Amino acid sequence: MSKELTSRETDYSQWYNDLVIKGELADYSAVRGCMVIKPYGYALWENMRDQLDKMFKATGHVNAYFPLFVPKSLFEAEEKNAEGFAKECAVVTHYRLKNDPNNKGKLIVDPEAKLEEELVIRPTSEAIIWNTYKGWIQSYRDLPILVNQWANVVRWEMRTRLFLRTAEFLWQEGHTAHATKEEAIEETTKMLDVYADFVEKYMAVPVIKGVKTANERFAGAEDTYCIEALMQDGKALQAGTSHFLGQNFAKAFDVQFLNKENKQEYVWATSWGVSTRLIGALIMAHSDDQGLIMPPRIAPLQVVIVPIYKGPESKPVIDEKVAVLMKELKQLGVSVKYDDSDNARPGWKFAEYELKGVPVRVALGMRDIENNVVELARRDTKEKKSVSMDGLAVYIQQLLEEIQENIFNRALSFRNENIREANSWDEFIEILDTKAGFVSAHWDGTPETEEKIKEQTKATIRCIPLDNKQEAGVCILTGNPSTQRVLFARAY
RNA sequence: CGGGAUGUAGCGUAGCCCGGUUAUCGCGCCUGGUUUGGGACCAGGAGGUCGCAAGUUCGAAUCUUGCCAUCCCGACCA
Repeated sequence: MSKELTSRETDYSQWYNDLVIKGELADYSAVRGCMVIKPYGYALWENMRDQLDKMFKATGHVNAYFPLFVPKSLFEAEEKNAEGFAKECAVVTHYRLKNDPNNKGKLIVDPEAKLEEELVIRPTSEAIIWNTYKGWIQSYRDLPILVNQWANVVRWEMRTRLFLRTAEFLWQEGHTAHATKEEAIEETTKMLDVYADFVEKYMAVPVIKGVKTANERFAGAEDTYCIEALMQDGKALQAGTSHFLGQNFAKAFDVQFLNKENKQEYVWATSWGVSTRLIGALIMAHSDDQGLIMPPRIAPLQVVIVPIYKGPESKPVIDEKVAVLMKELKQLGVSVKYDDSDNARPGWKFAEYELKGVPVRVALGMRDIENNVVELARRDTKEKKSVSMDGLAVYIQQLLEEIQENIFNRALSFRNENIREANSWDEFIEILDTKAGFVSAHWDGTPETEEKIKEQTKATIRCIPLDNKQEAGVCILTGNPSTQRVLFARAY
């Protein structure tokens, strides 16, 4: 396979596609808009999933599973939610195929097998879950319900991109039910914090926590909180959302509970999710023209060892040294692969593992063994150096942490350098067109102004940062008074 | 979904306008050998419903229509 990558400068979109496909994370499939997640990409997702799952459980959540299909009557119950998703729903109308009498060997949908009620393939699961919760909740003693599910969902997108927007994708969706508004809001922000912690500490991608404007809010939510990340091309990417749903779903599905005072009240809800889209964020935040750069804490493979041998007699000597190192690394919980395959030479392997973003590469040959060293190469800086074999496993373990920190700091500097204040419309346009990134600017707070800015510049309000300072100013478009700046960007 | 482009072996491609024996080349793959410190070399070999389907024709990779997929631009995107 040709492994040449398009450079970021030449064609950023193509660079991204090349990384996904040549890095063997995923591939196109026979199904429109749907991708095959390959073993290397899936291993990455598993690591992300496992860590998030631990964090959800540590905050008191449990996992469950709800059906893929949602009867249309349930789907339409919460009007805003239904309306928001209606345009992108796949719908099951029949339950049987039959042989085509006019075309031997072919099948047709059996017209006699039409469903009484269509089944919507979940684009999100609020409807089926709240219909279920109705049966679970009678009293305040049944609350809170803190349930998460790992699932696939389908959204029939017009235009898809590997990981960033696919018709089917994997995600988790937490759906919680609470006795009070305060508790539900606390849950919403708590899970936003969990997401931010995960994305920053494990994926090494810095994020801005904020709240969405009404225009950008989840259909059916009272408030949508989000974490926003910045990609290397200066476009923003929504990396996760946590919604305060108020009593909208409780009212739509008539979920009430008896409080301590023996009065019926509607339940307060939240939902929150992150998806395989995070993999797109990971790729675009860290990778370079040589390929992927995996953050060590979630890398499918942390260390690869490449032997360099001359003649058949040196190989067993190298094998022996490698076996010791591998054992020590595994004891420290470091994932490691010894690539002693004979069908590629060292140079080819170096390039291949750089493409795949393996954080640390160890190379050793007889020359090293004589000197009791190995050649250690780190993917993030491409720095190579000779390191003593004594205490090597511990050294590598520490190096992995250093790499993790380094790529986070690198992404953080980039992000911080690309948040700029605009105090006039001209300034705003100029930053968007010449520098991209986040633009911090005053906005008069109306959906109409937000919409006009979007029409004219394609920039949207990514969020109102949670820690936003209040300051008097004037809206960059209308000149009307404003109390705070909001973050604009062009986004994925 | 609208406009544009593309689809030939695992990957990248020539041939298509102007229909005509056995579909071109490179990489990769297989076998043997020599090699191995940044994408090795020699020799031999395998691999193709020319995206899918229909049509025109004595004859289609080549012409026509429909469909599918991918890319770019737009619309859409909680």
